[in-house]
Amino acid sequence: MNIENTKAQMKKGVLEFCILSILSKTEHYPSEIIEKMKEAKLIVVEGTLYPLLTRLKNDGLLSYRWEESTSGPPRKYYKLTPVGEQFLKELNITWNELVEAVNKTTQN
Amino acid sequence: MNIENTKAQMKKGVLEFCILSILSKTEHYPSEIIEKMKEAKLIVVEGTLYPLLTRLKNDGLLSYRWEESTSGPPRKYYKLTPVGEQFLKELNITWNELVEAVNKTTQN
DNA sequence: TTTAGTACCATGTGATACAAGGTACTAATT
DNA sequence: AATTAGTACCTTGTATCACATGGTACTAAA
Repeated sequence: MNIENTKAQMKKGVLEFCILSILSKTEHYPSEIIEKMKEAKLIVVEGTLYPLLTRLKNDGLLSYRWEESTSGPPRKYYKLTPVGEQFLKELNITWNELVEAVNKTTQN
Repeated sequence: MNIENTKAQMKKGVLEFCILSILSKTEHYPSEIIEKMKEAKLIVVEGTLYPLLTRLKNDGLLSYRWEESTSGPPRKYYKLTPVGEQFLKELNITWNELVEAVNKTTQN
């Protein structure tokens, strides 16, 4: 039992939410998402992100388009679908409820 | 893919934290913990809680004492050990960092 | 032609919440 | 006295998901 493990578990629950949030502003390809997450102090690795994006796409929350790159292989630019937008709205509510719930247990 | 699943994932990460928080105020036996969690809108079931408490005890974060009950079988009252107190302090920091990290990705 | 950098992807493992079912004790009902 | 209801503890099997690891393929520079 170490703090890192628990930390990882906490992060696990919000990854999906954060990634959808990032993609709601504007489209991104995976490396950009990893960079954005890193800026927010949420380290994600490729082996986590790629399957997650594929899952979200298969579930109709994301779509993507290929774009050629001048500095390497083509990139997959992901963005939210209308269904994804709606899902994200609900996740926002869920997140706020969770924060409040945790506050309740940690206070009083 | 449904919202409930994602909700469950979010909750998963904070269960340990919430339970330790609840036990930091005063000792409780499992049914009381379930009740406290329910009040905070965090539904936990026995099959989740018992193994978790056992794990936390085996890791030295919790201790317990038996107490006879006049209305059924004896109860296991759990409380935090000094190590558990320290661990909880760190989890508090971790949680606050996570909330801030999520805010970063959802804003700007 | 080789090397470095970038980008996409798949497989196996570990952690953990939950569903479902089981044992055992007390108290009230029949 | 026997049965039922309520309470409390516990175990096993399953599904989900992040991560470690390793692989393929494209471009550009050495």
